[in-house]
Amino acid sequence: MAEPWRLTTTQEAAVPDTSGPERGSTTASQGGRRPRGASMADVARVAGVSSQTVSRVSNGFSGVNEETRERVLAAMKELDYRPNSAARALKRGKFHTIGVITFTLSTTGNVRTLEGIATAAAQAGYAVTLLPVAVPTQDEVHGAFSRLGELAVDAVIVIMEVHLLDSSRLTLPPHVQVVVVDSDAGDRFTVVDTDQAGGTRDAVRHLLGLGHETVWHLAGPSSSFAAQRRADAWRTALEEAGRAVPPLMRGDWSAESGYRVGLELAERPDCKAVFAANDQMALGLLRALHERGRRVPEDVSVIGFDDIPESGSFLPPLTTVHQDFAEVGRLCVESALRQVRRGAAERGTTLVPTRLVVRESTGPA
Amino acid sequence: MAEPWRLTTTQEAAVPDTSGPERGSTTASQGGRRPRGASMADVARVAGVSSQTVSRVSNGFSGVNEETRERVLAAMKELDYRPNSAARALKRGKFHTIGVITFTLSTTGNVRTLEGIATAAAQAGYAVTLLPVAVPTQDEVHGAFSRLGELAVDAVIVIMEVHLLDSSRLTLPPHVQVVVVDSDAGDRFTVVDTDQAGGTRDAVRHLLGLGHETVWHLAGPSSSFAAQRRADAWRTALEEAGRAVPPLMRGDWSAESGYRVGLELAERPDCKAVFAANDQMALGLLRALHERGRRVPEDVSVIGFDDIPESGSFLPPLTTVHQDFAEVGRLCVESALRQVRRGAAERGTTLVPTRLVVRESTGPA
DNA sequence: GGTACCGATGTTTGCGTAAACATCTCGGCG
DNA sequence: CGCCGAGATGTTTACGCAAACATCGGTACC
Repeated sequence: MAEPWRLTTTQEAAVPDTSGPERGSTTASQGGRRPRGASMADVARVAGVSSQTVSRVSNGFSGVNEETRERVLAAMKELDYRPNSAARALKRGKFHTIGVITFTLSTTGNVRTLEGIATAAAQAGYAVTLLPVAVPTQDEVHGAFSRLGELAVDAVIVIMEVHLLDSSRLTLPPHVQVVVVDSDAGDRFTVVDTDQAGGTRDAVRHLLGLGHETVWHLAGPSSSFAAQRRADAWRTALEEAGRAVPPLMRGDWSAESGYRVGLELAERPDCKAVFAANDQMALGLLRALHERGRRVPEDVSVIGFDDIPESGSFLPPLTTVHQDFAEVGRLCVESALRQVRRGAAERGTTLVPTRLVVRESTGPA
Repeated sequence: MAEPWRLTTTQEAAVPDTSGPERGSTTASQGGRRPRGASMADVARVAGVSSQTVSRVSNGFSGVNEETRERVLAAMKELDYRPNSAARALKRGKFHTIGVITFTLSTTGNVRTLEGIATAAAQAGYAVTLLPVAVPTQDEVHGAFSRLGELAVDAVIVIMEVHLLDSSRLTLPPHVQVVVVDSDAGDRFTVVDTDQAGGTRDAVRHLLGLGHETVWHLAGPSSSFAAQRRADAWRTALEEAGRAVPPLMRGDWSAESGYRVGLELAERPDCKAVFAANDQMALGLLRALHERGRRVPEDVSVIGFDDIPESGSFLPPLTTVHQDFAEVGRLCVESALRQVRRGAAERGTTLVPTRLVVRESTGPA
């Protein structure tokens, strides 16, 4: 670390303050005027051109003499000019920002999707604004949507089951485009989601292929569309294979709930294979089975969903269904931006495939 | 769910569509003008008042006749008026938005801090904009800071070690306030952080109190300030207690790295107590110890840091140091907004205390 | 030699809002 | 009875930027 600290603010660093009282011209009116940064007009004055030329340079317009351009660039640098995004947005009618609405950042899926969205948006030169909804009540959600119109966003990506909005009459602000994750509203909006059904089918078939009679399911909360889809697909896969469908067990995504349900499952000698709807619940399940002396995978096979980074370090390492959250995020942004560009909404559902990751928590019957 | 789906866009829902095919004027997509939402002037016209009066109502100003106010409110509702945040920001010189810069959302700490920030910001009526930096290179970080000036933020919260910025000369845009997490730059910025040293001391003392001779440390990457602080505090605590300081083992925060290091530690019969710098690495460590037949806590005691939700479901449930991320986020926002209000930067460090959570992974020597 | 054209630049205008200032209407009071 | 003040409302202006349009000197071409 040779260099000393250099992070400085403009006021301290930039302008040599050549003029004395002349700055007063800018300081026009009365009292302490908010000292904003340099504007295009300031740059234009310094460079000896019109502000329009500054604009052209700022936006990389062709048709500016090379010499002039350099004079402008120099002036910009000297004044540490930064385009005012509010003025830009006002003029252009676009904010270059995408909003994301979600209940919580405590589930892996939401966070990883958000990360994917943020990355994709950044690459497209868009910013991402977070619109958290504290409690998943309709009032809260409704509030978030109402505020939407005042927010500086061109599009919104909703990471949650939209049926929570059902009974409120919402009017979306004009020209805010919508993309939804974790929902079945493909006939009304653009929906991007993981192929829940496909992943579930792979999981169930994997277990059946190992010779298990049937597969139990540790489901997520009924409020989650993803949980519902996985449960449905589990049932379907079993029925298609002509197997008995054990009673559905429900958790709430948390490891703790997986543990509680796991204690029950451990008591059932006929429970030899379990498909947990996410890795956290699988973790709790593993603990319960361990405590009750049921070995995994010798006595019971366990498979999860998500493939969180830690799942390879569970005891034993967890077989699970990998979700490509980055891809989901990327597709969300792509679709949102396409809608913004066209100024028209789209509908339809895009599914991102999953991949089965076989580790050590599943074995032959 | 009695009601059918009602989420509609304004265009579809609001206006009774008096005109016939003439609506085509609005539908003129690329060729026509951008059909923005209703403006204050539109509301004013409908309500039969001046736009200034609309502004007064919109901002909850007193001094508007009750009757007039209601006429205006009715007009707003009829036109589905939403204040234009760009125009507001331009006029007021404030965006009512806080930016958050961070490398990744794949570590618990960053995510939970972000969540705390988002929640606190929402309560204060501020939006949160995410400014992800793909790779933690100085160029990338520098780029993020440069773009900052063009972004619509009043303040920035940086969740990362600022020494990564050292050798680049950064000029922050004027009037963008800064708060830093995970750094020691308290003499230059406002810093909010977990009391790493205190938490570490508690962890080490807990193990020593159980009768262990000394405590090994599975540290995080040297690029992390938090990891550095925890390692330093670990060493100090041991020295203060007059114990031998075992060689430092380094991971990269991941469970996988904890597993790798764990395999080494398992070979050392003198390793009876380990302080892992986060819960994920502790998880990998537990797996390695289990594989090598070393029982926890009978043969080896393990303690983590963070208290992620899953840690209570590890095998065995993990003793760990709880961090109050929500509080860190809250304090960040509070400080950032105070700086924005005053229009002046502050400096100094605020530490948020930790809490030792004793579960089953630690036991007497 | 005139004119059509082109590239480089300047001027005007308006995006939607809200501060500052102007006006207008009362009721009370000397 | 006219003036004052206070509350209610209207008018002007500027925030910073960028389309749209205007200008201006030169160049190619008939």
